[in-house]
Amino acid sequence: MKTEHRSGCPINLSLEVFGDRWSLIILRDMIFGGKRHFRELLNGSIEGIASNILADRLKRLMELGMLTKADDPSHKQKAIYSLTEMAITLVPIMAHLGAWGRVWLPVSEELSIRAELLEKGGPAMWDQFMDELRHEHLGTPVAAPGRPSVRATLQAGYEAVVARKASSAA
Amino acid sequence: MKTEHRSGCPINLSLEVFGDRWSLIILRDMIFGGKRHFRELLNGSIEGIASNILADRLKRLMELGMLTKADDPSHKQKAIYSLTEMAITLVPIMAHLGAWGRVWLPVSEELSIRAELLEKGGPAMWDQFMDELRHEHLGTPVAAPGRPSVRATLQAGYEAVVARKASSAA
DNA sequence: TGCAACCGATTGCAAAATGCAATCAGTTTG
DNA sequence: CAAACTGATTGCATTTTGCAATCGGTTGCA
Repeated sequence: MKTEHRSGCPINLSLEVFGDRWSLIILRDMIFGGKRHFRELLNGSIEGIASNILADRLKRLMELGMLTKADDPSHKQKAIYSLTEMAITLVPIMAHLGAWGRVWLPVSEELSIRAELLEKGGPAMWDQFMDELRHEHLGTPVAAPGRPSVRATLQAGYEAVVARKASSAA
Repeated sequence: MKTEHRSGCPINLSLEVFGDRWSLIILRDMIFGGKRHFRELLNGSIEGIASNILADRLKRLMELGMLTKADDPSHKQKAIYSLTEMAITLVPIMAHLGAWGRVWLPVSEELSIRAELLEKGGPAMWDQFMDELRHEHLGTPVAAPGRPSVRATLQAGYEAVVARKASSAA
């Protein structure tokens, strides 16, 4: 584990963790896309990450304590990557980042609907989402079962936009 | 202006803007340190940015619409860099980033006291800070004059920590 | 008037990171 | 038994970064 830091400033240290073009993309796909396996992340990435970079970043994120890796009982070669609490608490940052990007950058409608819903849901929705992620990745019990999951809500919003755009194009 | 993007996802586009090791550091020094000149950013940076990287990032941030540049009337060669509204609205993201870093990373006490105060101040303090930045960089009138400025409050907190550590070391 | 300090950069160069395609050995499926 | 799939690894060209030296011009001071 590298302990050489440019400074002890929290913003600087945060940048040393995910101040690159891929780390947050991988975490985004795990958090919002529910991706857990190498191939899912590799082939599912709309930005087209290369396999060597993905391998390097997964390793790095594990060393940093953001991810853990476990064997998949269904396949001797398969590895399941899990978010740690450290990574799960990035949800509010992701939400703010998405909200900021939606205002200032040329986002596409179908890829920003999730950010819009997450922004409108506010901290209550973020907390529920983090709770679901803890259940999914850390095995903790769900606090309030029965509600539709945040990921499913976001996904439904995405699919509604895609369907609307497909029908209006036809 | 480059218009080639990896995807229209808001998080991805945000990363394309400041997903590197220096852009947010420069903006941090302008926002929290009040730096406006090249040399201030170059020599004041605790992380030690190189002059060619600083020049490159300032240019890039201007092309992206995060900064503007103006002549300093006091010196024919001097340039004043100003934050745009796009950059000023990063304040909540900076606050969250600082809060996250304080929890999970080996921050130093004197460099994280600002993040702590900003976190405790909450959205009300962030709004006041953004208002002050708009006044400082965009020339808008201050909404509620007379209050101690957020930057001064954060700076006072920093200096109190430094003074306390100096006296306890003696 | 001369000269040092300062202004925002620029240049050259080595090292590191990135991007891409091909490939690996083992596992599972059909 | 072959094809598809598993998490990677390798080689290589390109790009980015980091560092030190330097640039031409401006300013303040003796």
